[in-house]
Amino acid sequence: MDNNIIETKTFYDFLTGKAYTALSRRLQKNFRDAGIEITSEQWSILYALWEEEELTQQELAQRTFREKTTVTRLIDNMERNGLVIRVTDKGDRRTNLIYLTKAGRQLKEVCMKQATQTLREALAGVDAGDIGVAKDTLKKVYENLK
Amino acid sequence: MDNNIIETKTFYDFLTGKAYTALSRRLQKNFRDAGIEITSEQWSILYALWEEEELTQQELAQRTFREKTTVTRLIDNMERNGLVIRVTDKGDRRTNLIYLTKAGRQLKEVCMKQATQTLREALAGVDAGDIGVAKDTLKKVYENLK
DNA sequence: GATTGATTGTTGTATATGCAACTATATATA
DNA sequence: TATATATAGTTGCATATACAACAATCAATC
Repeated sequence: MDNNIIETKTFYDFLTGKAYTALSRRLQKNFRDAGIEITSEQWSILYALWEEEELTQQELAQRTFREKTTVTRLIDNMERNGLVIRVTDKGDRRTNLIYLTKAGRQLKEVCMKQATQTLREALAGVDAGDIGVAKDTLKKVYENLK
Repeated sequence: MDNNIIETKTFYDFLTGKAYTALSRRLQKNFRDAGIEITSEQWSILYALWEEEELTQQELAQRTFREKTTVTRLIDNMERNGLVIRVTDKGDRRTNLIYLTKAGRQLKEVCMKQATQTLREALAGVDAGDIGVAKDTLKKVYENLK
């Protein structure tokens, strides 16, 4: 691999989280401006549940790449805010199945709209082909490190 | 812009922070395995100071794209751990100039080694040209949102 | 069926983050 | 000079994160 490419300032900047911090903050701002009172982290849990409901906390942890303790507390806050509910699995009483509430389910459309808008703002002026390459590279980064 | 490209799952995954979380966690693990007791967030402050010392907290906030309150507490912890010191600017007593301690300065070499190693792990198997495109795209994302 | 080991989730503790409100200091201008 | 405004940093409060230790439950196997 070419050291000169790896060792460029911009990639170290990615390592400091600048791009992701900017994206995450803009997403939360767009949610807030649209009257949606959720954090960008709660969004990632909701996003997983909109794809497939009745997941365990462990499964949510895997799909969002967060620690199970983090998921415990995210679900605590989201349950308190009426977005999801915990239901003990009758077949395996160790596990909680997480369900969306009606309110949580209804957020999907407006949240996805803001998410798409945020990506649009982030990627404004970037060539479509380059977006594809960046997307695949990020996917590979995740696959390499997960 | 092509909606089909923006609205792909992988980019929403980026929006949930999976790639960055994986990268940040691996960086911290590599630091820890190398006996370096700093967080990945403290790394970003150190990285800025290694480039240019005697920055104010405000300047550090800008360069790391963090809130000034976040920088206040990062410096609190780093000062307590003997990595940096605050010195009130004689010319403007509102501002603190942040200096590296000898310990903080000596971390540079070993930290940069781990940072480069982390990028190497993250980008293993990715075409050099694609890395360049991804790098430029992330830079553009940051420029669009900052 | 009892024991052992694995899995799921929670709690304690520490750090990081963001927003709003605040203090202290500097700068502009009336 | 006196007042108003802007800037740098801190603190209060709430949320998110990670690691270690723990409790409850399940599964394997004897």
